Amino acid sequence: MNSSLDGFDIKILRLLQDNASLTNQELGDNVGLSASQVSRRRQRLEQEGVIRRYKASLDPDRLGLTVTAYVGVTLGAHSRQNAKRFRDMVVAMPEVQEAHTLTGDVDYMLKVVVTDLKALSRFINDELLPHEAVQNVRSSIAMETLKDDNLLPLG
Amino acid sequence: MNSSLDGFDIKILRLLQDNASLTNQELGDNVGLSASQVSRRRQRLEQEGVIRRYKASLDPDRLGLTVTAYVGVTLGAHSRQNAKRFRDMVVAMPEVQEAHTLTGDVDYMLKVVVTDLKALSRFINDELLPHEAVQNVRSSIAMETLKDDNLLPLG
DNA sequence: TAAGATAACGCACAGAAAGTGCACATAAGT
DNA sequence: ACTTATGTGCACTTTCTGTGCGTTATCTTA
Repeated sequence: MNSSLDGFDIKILRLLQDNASLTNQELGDNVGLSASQVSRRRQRLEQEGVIRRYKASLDPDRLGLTVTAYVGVTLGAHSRQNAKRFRDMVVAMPEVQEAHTLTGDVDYMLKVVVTDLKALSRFINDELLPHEAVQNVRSSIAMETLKDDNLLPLG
Repeated sequence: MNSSLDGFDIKILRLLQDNASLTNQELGDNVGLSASQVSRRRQRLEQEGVIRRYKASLDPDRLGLTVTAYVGVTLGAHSRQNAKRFRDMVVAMPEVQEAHTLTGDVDYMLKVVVTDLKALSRFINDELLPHEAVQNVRSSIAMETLKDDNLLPLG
């Protein structure tokens, strides 16, 4: 059923998450397989959900998005309703690229991308803090991005 | 030269970063343009660097990568050599998906993905802490991922 | 080990998508 | 109003994808 991945699959995945523009022929040349076989393996990987989707990776700077920040949020009363509503709100916010619940004293970690510091300030003060569930917000601004590729370690 | 983006471009980018499998025809239908025009606009956006690449987005769980953590690193002596070497090391580490320098007391923020807690412990204790530049490491484990799509807010 | 079954493979072909030349339209500048 | 730039759709060529099919390899069981 959910057959585990062999070496070919791993190699194909590694290449594809780095560059999904590669043709099946190019992938095949790299891993030692024919284009048709690569096609079949890709179909299988997509159907099994190993490959979730294909995305275009855009350059934030060229889109005027100059500020990335990590925002830690601590909720006050840990009532279920409030937490649920907070999560729904956060997930729906376009500025939020990533959102996780954490272990430890901080409840949520958000990765936020906005046009400038003013927008970050507005985001925190006008959108986050007014929510009744939020007790405390601590943000850290990313000065320099060293790596942002979000490639998973395979093999 | 670097012509700014019009409404068509924005719409195309928005669709593509969410689903790069859409054909030019489908994109055109969505934004009200012919396939050939979408093709030309995409070429331009790729050449200008607005679109950096296309990537396959994989499911970490199905690859046995169950633990995501945010790791804050504080360096000791702020010597340039050490900082440079630390950065090079971090960028080369496959477990590190994202790496930023921060404002404030913590110098670096890393997003790390590994197979399990044991691997996280090993990563921190055997790879990060032994580096001579590192003074302190504080990690926070992501329990639940609410959002992880890394889509930029456009328009 | 031999025989049959199952899975994986490459090749060839058909359908689909991408990208370019070209003629027309629309907007901008002189 | 005329000229130039840029943008557009259509038609066509090239490239890519995906499937049918016969063959090879691997696994199972007697």
